[in-house]
Amino acid sequence: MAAETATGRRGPYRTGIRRKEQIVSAAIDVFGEFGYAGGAIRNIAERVGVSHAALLQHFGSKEGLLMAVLQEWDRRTVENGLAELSGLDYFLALPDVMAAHTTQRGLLELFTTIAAEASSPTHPAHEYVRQRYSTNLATLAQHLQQAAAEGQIRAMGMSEIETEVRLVTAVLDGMGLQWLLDPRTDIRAAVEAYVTRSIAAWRFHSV
Amino acid sequence: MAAETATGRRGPYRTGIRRKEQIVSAAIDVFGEFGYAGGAIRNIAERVGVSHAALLQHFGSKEGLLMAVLQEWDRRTVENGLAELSGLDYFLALPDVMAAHTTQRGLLELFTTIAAEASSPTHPAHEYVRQRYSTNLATLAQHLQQAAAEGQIRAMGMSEIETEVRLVTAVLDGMGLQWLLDPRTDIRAAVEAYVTRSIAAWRFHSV
DNA sequence: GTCTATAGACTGATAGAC
DNA sequence: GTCTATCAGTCTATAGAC
Repeated sequence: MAAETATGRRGPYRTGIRRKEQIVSAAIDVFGEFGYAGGAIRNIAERVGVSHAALLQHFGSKEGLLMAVLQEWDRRTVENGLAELSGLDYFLALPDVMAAHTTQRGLLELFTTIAAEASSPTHPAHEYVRQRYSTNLATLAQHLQQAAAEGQIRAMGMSEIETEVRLVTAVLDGMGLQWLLDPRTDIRAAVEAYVTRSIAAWRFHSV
Repeated sequence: MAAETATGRRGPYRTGIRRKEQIVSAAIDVFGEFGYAGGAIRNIAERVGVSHAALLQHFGSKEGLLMAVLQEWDRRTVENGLAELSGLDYFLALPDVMAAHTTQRGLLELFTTIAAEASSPTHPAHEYVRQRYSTNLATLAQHLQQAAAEGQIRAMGMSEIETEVRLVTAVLDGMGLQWLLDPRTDIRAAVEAYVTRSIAAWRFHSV
């Protein structure tokens, strides 16, 4: 690591950034396992091999670290490949995306734990999670409307679209939790069955 | 309350039981809002108006209180009226049951928060939650098989039944979370749409 | 059955040396 | 940038009085 600092002017920054990434990565695991309230900064720090004071120097406070973790969550969400898809293709990719999550248990634990914990209005991540769900549902609705505009499925009313995107979201969240509780769960098969049946219903008949 | 103790020999017990019920009820709210790790015994105690030492005298430890809360969760689950239903009627009642949950936000918060928190194998309620999901899924599977035996729906293979009951569970859990995050969410409509479509799929065609 | 007092460990955060 | 040392607060749990 000291060698990197010798590679150029930006070397010192690079080690600092690297360290912060390590800390955020460890924080994902700890917050995922114990929740935000139950996760200790000292625990995170010692996993990376630094003192908790050094950690706080980077992020200012525990809540600052949480925000950094949430941003990393956003960043990795963009990386899952869904951004390039639209219309029905978006929904058809969901089983693969969900199956991919099983290779990163820590991140899925973070999703599930923080989302549930933040359902309380007093939680520091409450507004963030609300916003995230709101935009997520809007994105799904947009893809559904696009699929209808392209004639892939029938046209739907606003309230029906909301029901559909909320159900898809519920299935993804709920199946993720069941996989965490029992990793033998075949969430890929379940999500695939759900998506297939939903699209069939969107094509031909109402409800 | 002192009057109750004068009503008979069992008076003293009655006040003790009453107190324990009050504590468990407060614990549901606190564990629901802050999680088990984040919820403080002192907070629970002062809501009931007793010292935290008195609380621990009743339940032995914080974990003992958690177990009492989980038992109460079981007890209230039995009371929701689903126990008397079987076959397809069981699934048809789910929208009403879910709508009823919105009148008891504390309990729904507890479900959601504890289940997510307990997905970590180190959580004291991990085995309990695993067991609960396991028996819950088995019950749903049983009702599905009975519906098939009575000719209400077509026969299904074992893996298809597992997929179906896991999806129903995921929808209930996921919609509950969305309602907690945004109470304007019409979970009744969503669950009803899901159940209706599922039963239609179970009747006529596979997948 | 409930209280006060307290032990003992852990929490997040800060100060100052290097 | 990282450390040690430390603070003030909170946590669960226990001891003993009433």
